[in-house]
Amino acid sequence: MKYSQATDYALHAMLYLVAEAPDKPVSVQLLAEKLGVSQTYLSKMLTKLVKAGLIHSVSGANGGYKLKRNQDDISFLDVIQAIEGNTSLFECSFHHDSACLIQQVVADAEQQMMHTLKSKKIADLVAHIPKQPHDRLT
Amino acid sequence: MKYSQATDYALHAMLYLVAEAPDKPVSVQLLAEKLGVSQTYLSKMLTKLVKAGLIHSVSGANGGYKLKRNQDDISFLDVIQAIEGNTSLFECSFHHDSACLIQQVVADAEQQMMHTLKSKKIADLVAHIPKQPHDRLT
DNA sequence: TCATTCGCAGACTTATCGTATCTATAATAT
DNA sequence: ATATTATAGATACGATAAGTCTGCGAATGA
Repeated sequence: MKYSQATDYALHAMLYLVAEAPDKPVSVQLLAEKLGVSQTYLSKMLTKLVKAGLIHSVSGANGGYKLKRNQDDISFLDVIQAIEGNTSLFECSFHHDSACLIQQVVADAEQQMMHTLKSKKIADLVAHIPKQPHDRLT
Repeated sequence: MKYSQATDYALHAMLYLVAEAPDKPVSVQLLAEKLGVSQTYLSKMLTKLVKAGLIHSVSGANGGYKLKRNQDDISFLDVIQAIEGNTSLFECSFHHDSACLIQQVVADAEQQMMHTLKSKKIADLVAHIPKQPHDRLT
């Protein structure tokens, strides 16, 4: 049981965008090059991030992806759920007459993790990183 | 991203064993019947629980599975890790010079969930359940 | 207006893993 | 001995992850 590699890509891509926070949109090509992954696959993740409303896309020449304005407060949970979906970690497959006690326990524990991931922002990682060498991020 | 159904089976099987806590071992046949799943598949989960040291198996006629003595304090985490393994929820696939900051955040959040799942015991669910109608558990 | 650059969507392939079954073997009670 | 039971291994199937390829549409710049 593991988060997909796609989530890994998405988180690192977001970190790059937040740390860089450029005026000009960043193309998939550049982003994929920085991360060392394929463009076509990475673009799928980025499209999901767009649909989740985390970033903004610009078509055409000199296009690419930009952060949505005033949104340095994108949380880890936002990115993870954008990629993984927001389904529960555990779902009881049995037919109970009332709610499944086991599921309640696991769901409660998961809720705590989600709370932490929600309070932690991507931008929090940028704070104590010097502005110049962005390569350290990838 | 979800816990496997096998974990679901294992948790419910453990709950049955803890709630019942019989002198005689419980066979896979009975257990599978109670849960409404296949014997052969369920036996794989139980074997994992044995290897994890959570329960005890008795071969031969009238054999089956029993709780290990004085172990009502089996936690949810014990069962989950016995089935899912103890690998981390998230592992960064990039080559950083130092540790991955992203991974640290996610690992920290996961750690909180694990802490909760460790403190919560299967037996906790049995406390406020009447002894007779065990079928309510499945 | 035209070509280039870009994101977007869908079809498609491949690999991996979860789910499940079957069979044979070893252990134990009667 | 024989029946009963757990255990291990091989195998099969399906779903999901991982990744590629292609064509379409939107925007830019010449």
